[in-house]
Amino acid sequence: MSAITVLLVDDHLVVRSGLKALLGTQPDIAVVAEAASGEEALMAVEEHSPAVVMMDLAMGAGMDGIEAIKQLRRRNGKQAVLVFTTYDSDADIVRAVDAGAMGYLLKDAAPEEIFAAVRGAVQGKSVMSAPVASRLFQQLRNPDEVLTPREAELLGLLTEGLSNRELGQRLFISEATVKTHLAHIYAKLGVETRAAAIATAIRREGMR
Amino acid sequence: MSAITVLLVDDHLVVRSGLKALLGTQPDIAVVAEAASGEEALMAVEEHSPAVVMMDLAMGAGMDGIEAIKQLRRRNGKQAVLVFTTYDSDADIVRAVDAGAMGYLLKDAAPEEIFAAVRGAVQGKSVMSAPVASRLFQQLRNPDEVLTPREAELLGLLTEGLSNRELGQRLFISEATVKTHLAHIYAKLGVETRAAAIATAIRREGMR
DNA sequence: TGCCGTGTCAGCCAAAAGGCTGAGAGACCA
DNA sequence: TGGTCTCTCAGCCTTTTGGCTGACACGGCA
Repeated sequence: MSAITVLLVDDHLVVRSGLKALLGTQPDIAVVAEAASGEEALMAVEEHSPAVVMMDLAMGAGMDGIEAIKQLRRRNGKQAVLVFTTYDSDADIVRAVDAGAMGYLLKDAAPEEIFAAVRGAVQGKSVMSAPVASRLFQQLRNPDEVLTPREAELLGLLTEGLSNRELGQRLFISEATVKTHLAHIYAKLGVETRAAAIATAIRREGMR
Repeated sequence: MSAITVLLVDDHLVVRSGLKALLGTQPDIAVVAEAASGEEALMAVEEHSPAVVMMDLAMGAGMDGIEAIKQLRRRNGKQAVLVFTTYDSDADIVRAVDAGAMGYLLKDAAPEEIFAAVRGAVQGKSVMSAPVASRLFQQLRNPDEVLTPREAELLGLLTEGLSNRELGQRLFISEATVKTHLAHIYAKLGVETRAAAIATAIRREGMR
């Protein structure tokens, strides 16, 4: 049986290099191409038709990973896309799965985990790192923690550093209402102060 | 002449692996040890006495890179420490240099740049990636806006959503001192509230 | 029809944050 | 030696934020 062909997509050379070295130890896995951006990735897929694409989400300039995955799906590619990234933000996970990713690995994953993910991907199995799975699970169990549209809107403005008064003016509501929304947001995010809410929103929810 | 001995410190196995593969192509550079945390790094230095330590700043759990560098300096180690990280945040750069780092490389640096940095480090030369240098240059022109190491440290904790009291406890200083630092930070960042400072820090300063 | 989620608002109180002034200790440097 | 920078701390006052309770309107849905 021939080896599983893999395309690596990451804007950091060291990461590609490391992944290549790791995967190279497995006889049934062969890295056939590398790309440093979403655009390059699309071209590389055309040229090499890899069975698996390992894709970082944050790519310095140009097309990001999510967009690249969408483009691949749009072209009816048969590649299984594995997200391989540093952060497990809720927003990123949802967006990646939505775009058509087969799995979601974190960069601190153990080698065995990575190998298993590649092998699983070609068989149509979804594999994800434990922290990622736990986040998804968490969301399924606690739909109460989902922000309403209005709350999300307010949280977005919050991350710009506005005061309650400014938030009220911007949204044409009273300061009292702003406070009510904030209290709900804090509860859902599991924080107690606006500072923590902002930190959580920008980091975990991917609002930047 | 014997090869330059290097210790790699990064919590991501792929990054260590990639760096090792890259450096392995150079006959005059030898990776003699690896560590996945600040604590491990200190032990590895004891054991292997490398000439150069390549250190990531953000290490999942435990001691972070800055603290590890400080500890190394405190022990009178002769290792040249090169920071090798993803982000070029002003605060991190200031703190790393202050802690005693010899150079500051970004993970998307070209291989030649990395090799040159390692070779330069053992000769006492400072090497840094272009974006990093440009930031420092920018700061030299506006010295009034440069955060002091202590301020940068405080700002880092601020972005985690801590209250003034918690900041004081964490840094072993009074709440009054925390407020003084914050006032200075706000002035330097050009903001008026803690919320705006966090937003600015995470977005502009790349702190996450 | 009545319940529920969402969005709106008020008042009251305690806690936290921010603005201001002043000041001492230690390091560094001209 | 004197000036400057950094870090430390205090007190006082105002503003902002957060916690709590209660309330009303609207739309969807059982």
